[in-house]
Amino acid sequence: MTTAMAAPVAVPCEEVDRRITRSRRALRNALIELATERGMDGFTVNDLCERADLNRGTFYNHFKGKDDLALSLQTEFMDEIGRFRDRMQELTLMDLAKTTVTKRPLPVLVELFDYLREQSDLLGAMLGPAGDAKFSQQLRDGLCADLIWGLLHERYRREPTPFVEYYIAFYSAAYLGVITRWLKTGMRESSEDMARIAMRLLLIKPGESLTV
Amino acid sequence: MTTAMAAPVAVPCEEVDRRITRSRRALRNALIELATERGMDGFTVNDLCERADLNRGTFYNHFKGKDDLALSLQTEFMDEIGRFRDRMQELTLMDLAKTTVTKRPLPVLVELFDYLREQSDLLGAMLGPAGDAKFSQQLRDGLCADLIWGLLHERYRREPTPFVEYYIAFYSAAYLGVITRWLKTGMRESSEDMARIAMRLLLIKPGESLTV
DNA sequence: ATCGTTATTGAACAGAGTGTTGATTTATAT
DNA sequence: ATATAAATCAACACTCTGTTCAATAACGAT
Repeated sequence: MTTAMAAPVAVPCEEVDRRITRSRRALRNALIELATERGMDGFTVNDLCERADLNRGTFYNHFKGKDDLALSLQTEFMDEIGRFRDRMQELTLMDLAKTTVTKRPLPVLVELFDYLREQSDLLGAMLGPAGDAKFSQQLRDGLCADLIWGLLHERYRREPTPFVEYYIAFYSAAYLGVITRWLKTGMRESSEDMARIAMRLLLIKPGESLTV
Repeated sequence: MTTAMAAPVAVPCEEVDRRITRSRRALRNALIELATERGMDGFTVNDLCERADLNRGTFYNHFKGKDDLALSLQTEFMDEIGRFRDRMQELTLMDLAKTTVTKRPLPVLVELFDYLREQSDLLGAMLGPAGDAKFSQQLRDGLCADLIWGLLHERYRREPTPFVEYYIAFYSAAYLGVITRWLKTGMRESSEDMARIAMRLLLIKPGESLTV
């Protein structure tokens, strides 16, 4: 397999053609709009192309179908989320201790909520009642669960008991629920507030005082 | 509107015709099977009727479409769940205190997990990755959330702060996550064990010992 | 066992959505 | 300016939908 490189003068590398990026952006926006309005099952490829103002053939040039487009947007998002996950797993106990001293929320958490806000149109469509159950689970298992694992004592990480597994399931679902609620109520709280709330929910115990 | 009752000898009241119940049961089973195998979007009304071994016209005699059938099964389930919710909201602090003394889990919680196991075929189909996001939220808000509200001090129930709202979202999503995981891993734990785990998750705080 | 009722069947139908094709036009990068 | 490639348009066979109808079968009640 001697694939002789065609040796272009300037390596394109990124997608060069503006038409492609324009079509994809239009389709992205149309999908999010329609999914928000009618749910993922409430519209057809025809509707999608009409909203995006482009030909149906163009759509099929890029994606295999509606779900393929949705999946594309989701993985794009999840890749970015992966960076946050990696950063959080590198957190030391020092970093955590620092937050209780300085009373400032974890910077990486604040940035995470900033990013979630930035992507709130996509998330609102996918996490909503008529959204994509698969995506919710991806986010739960690919972000929240990993974070909780990182907080566990190494002893439990190496030999998880049945209860530890439920413990993980409990907290990862819980944080996805918090994020979902924040998005659904219009993101009234600032990213800093949400980071603080997230920290506090980790340490609270029912019955304790809940005053803000 | 003087509706003269036709005065049948034995009031049918319940659905009399066996054909109806048979068709509905066949459709119920077929839906659950196919939804489990391929997800809610992975099959057509044709597939459904073929699996249920009845005519497509028969299906449309009973339901408006695939989603209508699913909704019917869901509300049937949620009605039953409502009874558990009511019973749990009547729990007194005495009942809770008793469990810590006798080391026995709350009977109503055990019965709840029994019922969930009984309905695990439906739940597995609806709560799975390719399930129905709407149903997940119904269960979260219609069971878990109400339970957590019941545990709150009345002070917070009457004037919920923003944090309290997130607190509710946190714990209700958490318990739905636990239930989902239990179902997905084949319900290895007994209902008693699950009731105990549920109680314990309410009282635990990260960092504490997690030994079973 | 018979009878009136009614659910089910099978076939057919129009309508909508899908996914693909080919020729044509248009926009793009160089 | 030109070669390249994306977008367009029309058409296609196909599947699924939701409804109709007459005919059949199963049902509950007498």
